[in-house]
Order: sequence, then C-alpha cells, then structure tokens
Amino acid sequence: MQLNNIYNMTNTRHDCKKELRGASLKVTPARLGVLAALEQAQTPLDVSEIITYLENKGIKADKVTVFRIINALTDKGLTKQIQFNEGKFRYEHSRKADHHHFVCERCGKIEDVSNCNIDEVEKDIQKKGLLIKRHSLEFFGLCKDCQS
Amino acid sequence: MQLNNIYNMTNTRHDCKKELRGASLKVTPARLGVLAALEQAQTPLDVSEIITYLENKGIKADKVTVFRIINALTDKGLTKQIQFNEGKFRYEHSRKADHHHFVCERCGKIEDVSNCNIDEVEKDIQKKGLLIKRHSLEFFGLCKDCQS
DNA sequence: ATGGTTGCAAACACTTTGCACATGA
DNA sequence: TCATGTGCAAAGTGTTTGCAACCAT
Repeated sequence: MQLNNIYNMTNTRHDCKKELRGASLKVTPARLGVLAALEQAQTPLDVSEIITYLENKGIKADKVTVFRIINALTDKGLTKQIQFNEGKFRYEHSRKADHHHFVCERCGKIEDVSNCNIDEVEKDIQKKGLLIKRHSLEFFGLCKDCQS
Repeated sequence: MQLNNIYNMTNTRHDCKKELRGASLKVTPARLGVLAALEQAQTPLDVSEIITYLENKGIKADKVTVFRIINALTDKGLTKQIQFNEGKFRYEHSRKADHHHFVCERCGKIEDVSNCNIDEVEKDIQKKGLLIKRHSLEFFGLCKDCQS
C-alpha cells in the first residue's frame, strides 16, 4: 500500500504537470499543490482550505497567489468555480465536475450527488433561443447526523 | 389601465403590510419598499438594485438598513437568498421562488425558467438518508442577443 | 535572458456590527 | 412609553490590483 500510495502521488504530480503545460502555464510548486489539492479533495474547496492543504504539504504560498492560481486555472478550464450560498467561492477540478452537491444547512458538510438527468429540461429551455453552456444544481437540507 | 395600475399598487401595499405583520415585523416605509421591489421585480435583485428601486420611489434608506431588512425577511421566510456566481447575493420573494434561472455569461441578463421536474432526483437522494429542504438550479450560457 | 510568477501592501466590493437616535404600535 | 428599526461609522470577509523581486524555461 505504501508503494501504491507513492505511485499514485507520482502519477498525480505527473498529470498535474501535463495539465499545466497543456494550458501553457509554467510549472511551479504552488500550482502543482493547488491542482493536487483539488484533485484529491472529496468536496469543492475554498481558498483557505487550499492554503491549509498546501501548508500540510510544506508548500508556502500567499493567499493572493492562490487566488491568482485558481483564477488562471479556471480561465483555462482546468477548474470550476462554484458557490453554496456561503458568500465565498469554492473550486473543484473540472474532471470531477460532472455531478452535483448536497449541502447540510446545519453542519456545512458537503456530499456529492450522482449525476442527474436534466437534459430534457435543458432541451426545453434551448427552444427559447437560449444557449446553455453549463448549469449548477445544489441541494440544501440536513445530513444524516443533523436530523436528530 | 391607469386605474388598474393604482388598484394593483394599493393591493400590493396592503399585502406587504399583511406579510410584515404576519412575520411580527413592524411596518416601515423601507420594509414596504423592499418587499414591493422584490414583488414587482422580474428577476432576483441585489442590494444596489433594491436601493435604486427605493430611490425611484422616493424612499430614502441606508445600504445597511436594506441589508438588515432582507436578512430579517429571509429569516422569516418571506424572501430567499440566491447566488449566480457573481460574488454577491440576490434576493427574490418566496412566492416567486418556484422556478429557476438562466444567466447570460456575457451580458448578465437573468431570465426565468419554468418549473422543472427534479422530484425524482430528489427522491433518489433522500434514499441516502439526506433530508432535502430546497435546491438551487441555475443555467449559464448565452442569451438570444449575445449569441451572434 | 526574459517574460511569466510570486509576495507584500494596499485597495476594493460586499456584508455585518456597535451605538446613539428615531419611530411604530 | 418602549421595544424595535434606522443611520452613520467602523470593522470584517473575500477578492483584486500594483509593483518590485524572483524564477522557470
């Protein structure tokens, strides 16, 4: 398992480098770290969470730098910016963005929700002449632990 | 038509008063104005837009006051707070909240989208033990005018 | 070598808080 | 009258910008 872990890490770092180069962004420790953070996260991260991740990995990066990095990544389409009515942005890797989220209104926990089928709805809307490029769908309520 | 308009306005003011009293909130010009703004708006409004509406109606209200008012209204369930990835909140009257929105990524125009059917999806999710109280669904893309 | 990247300070936008004064019931 | 609502100033978040120093290619 140890070996397996190391292998995965290496793989991830390699992929991240490829992703950055593909977007004509220079490869830097901070960028690799941000990309890895979003790659490994179970839920969308906000900037503070990304910075915490970087710190734990021994990567020092200013908050401003992280903002600039995620903006660049989002511009290039590598990551996606989303909001859960918290008054701040969260980010997730585009490769993970084909699902939706459930947000617990009490504890703030975020859970993934499997891909849903709103293609028909989209088709209906497109008839009005609107060109839909993406949608965001989030559910709010109480998670298992917070219902008691 | 003129008469009809006046009649509607009066009606609206009357309804707003009832709504406020029902929520045990005192009736004040600013509160009536905010409620009327959201009542008559075609799309969800942000705080600046609400203030502009109030100014046009001759109602003077500080930005802070408007924030406090919409927070009170939202706490009481009279209004709903939503976000379109703009980095700020928008608000709409709860009575109008049974639909979704299309946001043009180029000109920012917001259009209503008729009620969609995601009840099945919700049922599916509830099976996991999550209690869904509400959801938010927004579509992003290019409106008719911005596709050229 | 050099253009893209970063850190730091400062600015900005949106939202909240504290407190004295004003107002609705 | 008296709890509640409001205005103003100030502070709190989250995010962006300017500029000099730094570093990846």
